[in-house]
Amino acid sequence: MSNFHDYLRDKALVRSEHLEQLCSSYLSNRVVKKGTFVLMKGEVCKQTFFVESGLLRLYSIDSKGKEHIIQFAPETWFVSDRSSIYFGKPSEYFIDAIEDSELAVLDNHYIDTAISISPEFRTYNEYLLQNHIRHLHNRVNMLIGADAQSRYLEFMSLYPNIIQRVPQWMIASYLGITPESLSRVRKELTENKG
Amino acid sequence: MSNFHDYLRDKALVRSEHLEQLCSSYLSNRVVKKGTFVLMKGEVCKQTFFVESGLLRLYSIDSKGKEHIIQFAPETWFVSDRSSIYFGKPSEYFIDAIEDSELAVLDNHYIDTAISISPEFRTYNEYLLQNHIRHLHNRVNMLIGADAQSRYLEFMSLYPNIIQRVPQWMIASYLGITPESLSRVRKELTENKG
DNA sequence: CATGTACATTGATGTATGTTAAGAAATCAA
DNA sequence: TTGATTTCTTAACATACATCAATGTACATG
Repeated sequence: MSNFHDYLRDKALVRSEHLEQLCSSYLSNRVVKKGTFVLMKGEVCKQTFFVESGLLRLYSIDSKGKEHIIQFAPETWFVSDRSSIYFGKPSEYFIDAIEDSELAVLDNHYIDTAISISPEFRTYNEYLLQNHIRHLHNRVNMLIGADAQSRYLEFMSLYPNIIQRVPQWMIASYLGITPESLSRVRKELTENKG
Repeated sequence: MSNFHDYLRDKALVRSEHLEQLCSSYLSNRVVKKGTFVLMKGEVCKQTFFVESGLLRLYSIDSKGKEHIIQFAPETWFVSDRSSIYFGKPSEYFIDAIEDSELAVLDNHYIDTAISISPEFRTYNEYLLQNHIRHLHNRVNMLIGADAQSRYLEFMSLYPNIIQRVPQWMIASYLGITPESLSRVRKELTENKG
């Protein structure tokens, strides 16, 4: 359980006086049960979610009805559809809760004012953007080149904590393979190790 | 041939008086022959390249020695390794010229001062970032779900002009398939159309 | 012009991954 | 506890794509 304000203070180094100014109506809290959608395809995304506790996922559904998980968002992660927010276009994605979760909900206006009030917030926001890009680059690089096994190994080393919290078929979906294939990969790995 | 300053004025709406201030030593021009590298793996990327004419590519080489093209950059496009620039880490990527090209070379310092001098530049830079993210999202979505043929069709509709300028094996590399597969996909498409 | 180099095509064959289907194991609800 | 879902595993089979190899084609360069 990670309080949003504490996080901004400790990680983003936002000063207390600024935080107090930021207690606006554009910031709210929300408790959601597992399975709750906070964004659906076709909606224009107007909020960014900070996960205080629990776990969300961002995913798309293709023409054949298959889910493709783009991102997991555990505690202290932000999740939203930046493109939809920025360009004001209907989202291609869904965001829902994989676990019961507590969220801080940031309206766009909140972020704008926070940026103008706090230089530290601005810096941190920039960091998040750049980090997002770095992450997506890695993702592209992995999807374009690596086979099932290396994808799984990379995922394990990057997100060891997530593995234990989500069903395997979701990890498979994130990796761009079928649950059956993932099962085989895992079998191979244990055989060659034990 | 698209002059960098003209581009900033017309597209980014940067005011002339600001542009004049920006004629600093942190901005230079460079003419490169086909095949010239402007970034190599292991280097820390310190520059952003604006393509005035010609065509660059950004790509990685995997453990088996295979190239994977991440991005093409034709006229009026920017290309760099943002993560390397921002985090100051050695790049995983190469950038080289596919055609003889004319570049505007922006040092990081240039961008910083431009942002502080010109609000329009700041806005445009933000737009470029967001656009980059949108582009990468599409890319992930495509790589994770679509088969060879749909990837090719999507590429054609997004970048019809690039298709005619680069060898097919590079397009295959961008799509994450082999040149042979791409050739077969193209054959199928012409057979089913004609 | 001749010759080489890069690129594209095509076919034969191999392989990783998908598909389908069934049953085992785990989780959840009553 | 019991039954009902959901998830995971396993196997047989299908398939898209990769690999390997040969040939064809274009365009460079001497």
